[in-house]
Amino acid sequence: MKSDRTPAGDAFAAFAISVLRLAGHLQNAGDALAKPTGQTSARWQVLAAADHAPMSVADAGRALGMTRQGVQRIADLLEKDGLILYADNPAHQRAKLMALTESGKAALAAIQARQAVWANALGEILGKKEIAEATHTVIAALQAVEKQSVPEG
Amino acid sequence: MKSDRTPAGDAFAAFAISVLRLAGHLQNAGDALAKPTGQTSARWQVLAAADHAPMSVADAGRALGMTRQGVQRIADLLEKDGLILYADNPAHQRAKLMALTESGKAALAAIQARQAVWANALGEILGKKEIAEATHTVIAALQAVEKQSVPEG
DNA sequence: CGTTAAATGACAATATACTGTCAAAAGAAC
DNA sequence: GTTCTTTTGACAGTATATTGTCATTTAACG
Repeated sequence: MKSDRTPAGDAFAAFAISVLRLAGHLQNAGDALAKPTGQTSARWQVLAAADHAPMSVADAGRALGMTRQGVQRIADLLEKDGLILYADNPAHQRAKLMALTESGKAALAAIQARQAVWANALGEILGKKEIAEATHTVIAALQAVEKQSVPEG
Repeated sequence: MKSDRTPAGDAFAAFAISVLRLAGHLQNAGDALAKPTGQTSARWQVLAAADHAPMSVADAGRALGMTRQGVQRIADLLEKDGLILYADNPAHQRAKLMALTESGKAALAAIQARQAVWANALGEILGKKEIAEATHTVIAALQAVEKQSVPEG
């Protein structure tokens, strides 16, 4: 059976497929950027969140779109490796605040330096203007997909 | 430490983040589209690949960018549910060809019909022209990321 | 042919992620 | 202040994905 998609629907379907494929490659690239420091994309994300501001595990989960449990698992690994520590939270007895250690800051800086080289090269290739326009559409799609509920079964 | 990114590098970094976020939402939407049929995005992908042309598990893995083991696991589930069957392969004794059963074709058609409604609505909202332009950049990024090796550790 | 290399499916082990549940702690309502 | 709801971290169970290994089969080479 053929699907009865409109031209715009066809265009969006092709767009979605290409976005999913690109995301896979970006994920791999992120892991590769983090790997020399012994980290992964997920650990890098948590490090960056904790560096931006000390926050609880649950806070980071919300900020990163991850489950609390997933962030907790990553954070425990980071603590074991001495990259973060759990600082007392004056506003909450149980919800300790994640904070980067010097070692954690160094690891994050090393990853970010490598990411800068990588992003600069790709930005040069693709062109700032085209990237900005595509980003605009991607964000519009993000908001539309969030709003648009899937047709009921 | 601040990263020393160029304006184009900044633009690409923001682009990458938005693409990753959109991909997460698209993945969820795909699961939601497939769920009423008792399927998932991964099972839908394998069904669609087998519908496009009878192929072995390893072929589907390559086509979908999945590991053969992952596809094998999904395919075994699909066979158990009667959506596909393993047909003899005249060119290879062990590598059976996946083929959709009538039940599998019906499930795929149901998912595709729901996907069409969803894609048409989003295509309408975002506009065919903008989607096409963004897709062009996404594909260019795809090729660039594939070529661009990550800076060595 | 005969030998070697590559591909394939099966299987196991591990890593990762998500869901659900629970008790402790904090906040809200009254 | 007391009660009820929400949040948070911990834990278990399950599902999924990846990696590695193995025997069998196919293809490539001479």
